Amino acid sequence: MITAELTTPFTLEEIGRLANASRSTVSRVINGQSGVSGETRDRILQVIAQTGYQPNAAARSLAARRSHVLGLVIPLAVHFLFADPYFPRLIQGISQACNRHDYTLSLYLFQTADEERSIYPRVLRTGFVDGVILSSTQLDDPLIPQLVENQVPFVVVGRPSNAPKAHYVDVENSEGAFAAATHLVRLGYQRIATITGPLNAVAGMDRLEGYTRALQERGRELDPTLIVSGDFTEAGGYTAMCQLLPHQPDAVFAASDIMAAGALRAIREAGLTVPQDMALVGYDDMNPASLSDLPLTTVRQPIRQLGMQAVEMLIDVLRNGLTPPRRLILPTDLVIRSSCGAMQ
Amino acid sequence: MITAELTTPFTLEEIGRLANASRSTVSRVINGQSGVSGETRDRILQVIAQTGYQPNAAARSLAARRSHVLGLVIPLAVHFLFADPYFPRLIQGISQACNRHDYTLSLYLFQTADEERSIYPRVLRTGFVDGVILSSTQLDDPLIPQLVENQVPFVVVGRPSNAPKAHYVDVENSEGAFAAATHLVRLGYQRIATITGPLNAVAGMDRLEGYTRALQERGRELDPTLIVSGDFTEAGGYTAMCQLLPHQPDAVFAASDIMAAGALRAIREAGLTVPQDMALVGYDDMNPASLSDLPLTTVRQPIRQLGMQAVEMLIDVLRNGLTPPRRLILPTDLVIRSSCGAMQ
DNA sequence: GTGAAAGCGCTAACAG
DNA sequence: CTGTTAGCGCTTTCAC
Repeated sequence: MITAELTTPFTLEEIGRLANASRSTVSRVINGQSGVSGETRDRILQVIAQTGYQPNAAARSLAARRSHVLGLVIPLAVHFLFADPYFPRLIQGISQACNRHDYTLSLYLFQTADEERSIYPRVLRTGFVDGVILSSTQLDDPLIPQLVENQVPFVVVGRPSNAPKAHYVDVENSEGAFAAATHLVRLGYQRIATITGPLNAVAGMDRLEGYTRALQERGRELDPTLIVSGDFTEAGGYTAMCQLLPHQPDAVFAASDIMAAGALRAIREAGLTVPQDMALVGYDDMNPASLSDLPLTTVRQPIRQLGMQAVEMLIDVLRNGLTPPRRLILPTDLVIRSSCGAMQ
Repeated sequence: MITAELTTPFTLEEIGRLANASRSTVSRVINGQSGVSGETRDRILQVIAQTGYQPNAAARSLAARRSHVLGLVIPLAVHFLFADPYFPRLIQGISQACNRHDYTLSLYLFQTADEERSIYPRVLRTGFVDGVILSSTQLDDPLIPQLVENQVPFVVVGRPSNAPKAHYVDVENSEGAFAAATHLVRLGYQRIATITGPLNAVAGMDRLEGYTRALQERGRELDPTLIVSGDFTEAGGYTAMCQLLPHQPDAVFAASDIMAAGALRAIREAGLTVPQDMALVGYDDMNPASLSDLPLTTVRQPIRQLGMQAVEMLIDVLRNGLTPPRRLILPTDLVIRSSCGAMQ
């Protein structure tokens, strides 16, 4: 292995000299362009292999005007959100797809609005990223207009409420909730409650919509006392369930498994048993450890897929232009276990 | 607000022209260097504010030979590891510190050894990152020698077993386990078992060491049948507990809360109750939802702090050079709740 | 205190 | 098919 002086890595020029070719020809080989004779190419590739040469990223970005870096932006990355396994899985999917396509992933977590304001210009205006994946959790995300204004290509994970033309990937939130609630109706439960997600989040709204649609299609009256809003936390699920108990539901659809865990705690404290006294259905199919002794019926979302597809979509946009708007909705699955009482 | 032509952002040169100064002077102002008159500085700052100018990241890196990007490398980022809230918290801490210091974070998750081999040259040799934070989970991590060889400054999260001179941050794994086991001894339990972490991980080894040391210092014989190795998963904790039950322990120290959750499931299936029939202590103080109805005595680790300190340390190395080796061990806390039987 | 000029290492016309 | 050349937008000497 030919080794460069310890402190200075090789440059294109030097590789060229070693391979008896010009800098441009080496560049062509590295970028897989045609128009280089097989012989020359082989010679150059050999030198590259021997030297372990890797082109300088900064110089490359500067000259080519693209960085091969994708940014993942997660606003409001407050602690409790990260207790949920949603983001880890999403990040894994995104990372895997980036690896596959030779993109580097850079991660922007904003915990406060201040942080958001001060960091965002760096994301948008320095040309550091070629494009952005925005995991939007809130309704009317203020970052979307800024991305548009600065002409940064972006894909949203989760349907954005305020940007009809934005590219996005999402799961069938409404359909998943619909399936869950319908399942409870079919099992004969009479007082089916729901603990919703935060209603300032599109996913929260969509899942509530699925629940109400399921009940209405089956001719059930909606009882407002059986609809309590939660916040995707365990504590929120517990509190919500405490509010529901006096109204004597016989089944509960929680819009996330974490909230289902909280609900379960409340149910047990009230001396009731799932599913004998109360059916329970969740949403996410997250870590089974959280409900270690209760096999939870739940709606499974393909979160890693969601992440991978977001990357694929963004790369497509980068290659083929901003129009037309892309959208992709991934299906959800109702996973029936014993907590809904169907297995008895 | 003065606006540049839509497609081309401002350059230093243009800002200079607008502010009646040279490119170099503007550069000095932006980089906070002295030697610019207050008047000129003000004029330039005003133009920058008006234009919303942000320097081009690639050009900057190329000229300055530093990117202001830190890489976070997580090898073996397989699914089950991400079910644990450890990495999300670590990432949050790292991200927060990066935001504070105006560094950009780029994330490298490797799921397979192949991925590792193909992506690593990009991390190391393109000059894309100024330094690397390596979250080493395995004994003798093969990436460490490569980082050394390529002269990439790096900090390891978790004590590296094969690099005595490496900079690292860690928690008092052994001391935490020692405190947990000692607590069980003091409470009078006679047959104290442990479910260890993976013994090819430094943290797993260290926690086992703390357990054995605690028992030995209190004059207890070590019973090999009461030591079963797990893998930091719920399923692993369950299996390990099933192996322990025939040997009738009266207390169990699980080297992670996730494994404690699995152990709890096994204990309950055997018709036993915690803490009446069996004391249980965990490690991590992770998401309480996982053991929703059992307040778990556990060892709390300051994981976010760990991440933040890793960044601080790396920036220190970047600024002040590779020597001397830095190391920082953060304390752990024994959090006593009811699962150990101390509250009765 | 300020400006001119020389790169940083690469890509991408443009010649040949 | 190959090489020459002109930048990409910034930092950093070096003069003044």
